[in-house]
Amino acid sequence: MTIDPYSHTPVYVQLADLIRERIESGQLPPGASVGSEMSLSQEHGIGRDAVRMAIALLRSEGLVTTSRPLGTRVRETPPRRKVELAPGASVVARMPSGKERRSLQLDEGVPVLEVRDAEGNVEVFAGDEVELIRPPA
Amino acid sequence: MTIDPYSHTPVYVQLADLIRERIESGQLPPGASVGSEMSLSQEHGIGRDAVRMAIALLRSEGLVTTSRPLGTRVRETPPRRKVELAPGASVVARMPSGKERRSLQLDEGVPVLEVRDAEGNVEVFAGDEVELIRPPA
DNA sequence: AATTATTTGTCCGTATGTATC
DNA sequence: CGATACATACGGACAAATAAT
Repeated sequence: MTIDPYSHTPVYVQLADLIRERIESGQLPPGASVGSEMSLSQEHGIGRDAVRMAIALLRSEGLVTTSRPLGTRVRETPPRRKVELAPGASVVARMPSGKERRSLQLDEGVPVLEVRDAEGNVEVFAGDEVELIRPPA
Repeated sequence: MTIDPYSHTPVYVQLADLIRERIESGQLPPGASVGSEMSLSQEHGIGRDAVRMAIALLRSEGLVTTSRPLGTRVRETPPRRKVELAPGASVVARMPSGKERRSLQLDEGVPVLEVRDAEGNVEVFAGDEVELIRPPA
């Protein structure tokens, strides 16, 4: 798999696709490093900007996290706890705002579940920590 | 509201916060342009890098979309249709993979809802198009 | 139908700061 | 302490896509 600078899809999207595939195939397991910006730039013959944008895209999808000076690693996802959805409740999924993300201490790329119960009370859950359940009849 | 380059919060986060506020307040309605990278750079006296990072952040939150040469515009969100959650079903929220996003024609920053019914069949919904419902008892 | 203007995509260089080993 | 690697931020330059004319 190589990157084609003449393709109509942006180079940074191509690199993100490539790395995403390696993560989803298990070739890059949770905790594994995806390589430094420098090495990725050199290995694929692309610029620093493209590498950084690719990494930022993967971060925004919740697939990786980056820290100094370890670099970018495949994100380890927490176990999900089951939450029962009450009768008359409704739920929507969306990305948190910046403030919300910081206050809930969510990683980038983690959606939230907004649950509204029959009385109109709203509760927000981290999307990677819960699994909503409607119990069997 | 101005941007303070000496603040401890990064310039690009400040700009993203500023634009986000204008979007959420309705000052920038859906479809409106948030301005080109160049103009934002000049108006706020910051570099193009910072502008690009702010825009990328807002894109990852599903607030804007960008294209050439129209630039970045406030995303128009479709109306949500109600989908009933069957008894015994469970649902998780996550970000779509790149392929998934393209095949579902989702904008960046739009999560998906993965619904598994009692028989184990899985269905994936665009997170900005549906509202899951558990009917009142 | 062809051209132009606009805007983003991508490259590169430089610099400072910060966190970790 | 020094080496590493990313985060942030500025600057310039050209290529590519497409809306507008």
